[in-house]
Amino acid sequence: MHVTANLRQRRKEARPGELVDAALELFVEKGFAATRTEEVALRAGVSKGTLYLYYPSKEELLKAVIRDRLSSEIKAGALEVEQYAGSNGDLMRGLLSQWWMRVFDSPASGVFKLIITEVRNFPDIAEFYVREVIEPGQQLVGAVIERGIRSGEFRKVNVEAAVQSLLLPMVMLCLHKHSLGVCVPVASLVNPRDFIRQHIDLVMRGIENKPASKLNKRESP
Amino acid sequence: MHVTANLRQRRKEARPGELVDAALELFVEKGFAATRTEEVALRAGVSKGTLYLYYPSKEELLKAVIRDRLSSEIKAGALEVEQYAGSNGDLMRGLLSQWWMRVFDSPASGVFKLIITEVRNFPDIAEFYVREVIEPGQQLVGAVIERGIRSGEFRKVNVEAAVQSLLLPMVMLCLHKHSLGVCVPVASLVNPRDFIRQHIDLVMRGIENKPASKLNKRESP
DNA sequence: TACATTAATGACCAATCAGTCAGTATCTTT
DNA sequence: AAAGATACTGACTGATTGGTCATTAATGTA
Repeated sequence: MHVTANLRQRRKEARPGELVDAALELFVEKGFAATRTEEVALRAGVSKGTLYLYYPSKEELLKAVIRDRLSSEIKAGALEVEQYAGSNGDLMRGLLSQWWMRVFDSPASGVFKLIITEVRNFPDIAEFYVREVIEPGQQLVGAVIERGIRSGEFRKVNVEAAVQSLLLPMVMLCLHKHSLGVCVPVASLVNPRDFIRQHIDLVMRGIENKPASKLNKRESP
Repeated sequence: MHVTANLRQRRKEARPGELVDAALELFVEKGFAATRTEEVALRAGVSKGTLYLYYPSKEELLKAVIRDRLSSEIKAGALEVEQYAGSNGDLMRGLLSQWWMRVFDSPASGVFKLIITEVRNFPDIAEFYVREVIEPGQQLVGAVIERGIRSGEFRKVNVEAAVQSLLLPMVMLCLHKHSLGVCVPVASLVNPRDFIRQHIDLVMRGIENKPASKLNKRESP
């Protein structure tokens, strides 16, 4: 008669991952302070007590979320870019947009919002985030631009500024996805996939050192 | 003996503004949920009871903050841009950067963070924000680009995408100012003032339709 | 089957906080 | 100066929630 299918399972290995997944979702959705620990536990399919078996406090859970769900994506992207052989312009246009869309589509995209909303309340997250995410990301894109400048493919632009110009709108897109994006239907914002391609193309045109003869080569047959 | 200088003043007119100022500061600093109403009242120099005399709930206070502290800035900027007479490229480079720095330096810059962090919890803020801030802002910049395209000064770019490419990094700068920016000393980020100029210049180079003869006119004497 | 180990539970506690309201101080009017 | 009106106060309350721990049940072992 009972359909109580195997409640109270013991799955020591799976719990931390499931708790962090649930916490990421809820923290991004409602904010850290407005999320109750019991809610996190419930969504992870355990009781509140179990959460505290794996993480000593709500704050430590937050830090675990940020640590676990971003480094992997960053490192994977870094590897791809390093191994690419081709023109620096194509590298940016193709690989960067592709890699970013993967981040955008993954739950990791929520971590950006989490950082914006919570660093001020937990400042020791900042150091980790800068070292693990900002620095590598800027380093990576900056290196490609510098290579392009040395080869004469790019103009002598301010590298740091150009990196920001390229990346900030993408980060902003991730933030939008988890805030206004869920409230406003289409929100007078173009399709992220299209926008990213067009944005990179636009900025790259500002960076590239096109001789007059090659201008408009994409438009004319 | 008592130095109790005039406690318990009656200033019916000044209170709402002071409460909204204090609330903006604290909501941006700690987040809406993590801010106690008594703290807001204290920073505004009144008691908690007084706060509830002017705003029926914490949520209504939040909405008042967002309504009051942004529309004014947007409208002022819109007016300035409309009255400008000159090349569209110069308009963007000069006026846009100048106007944005004013927003960046004002407390209104915090509203962007507030939106990102709180729209999902209070969805009816979204409609207001889109109508009052996003739409006018995009309209404004988009109109300038379209004017430039018609006059032949600009390439036939995708207008919506170009607008995003121009504005998103600036919004991102405001977010940064109120989150990571207060934790990390210089944060491997260039001076906002310089960056905004360089960013606009970079993107405008991607938009503008420079004939070969005029390329690099800025660099060569 | 009996026993040991430990993952998981949920009732419970102490602390926090949004919102209230009876009372107080200030201003205005006469 | 007295009375009326009202801006302001802060102690209080009911509800919420982070964190604890004694108890329970699943698993392994002999």
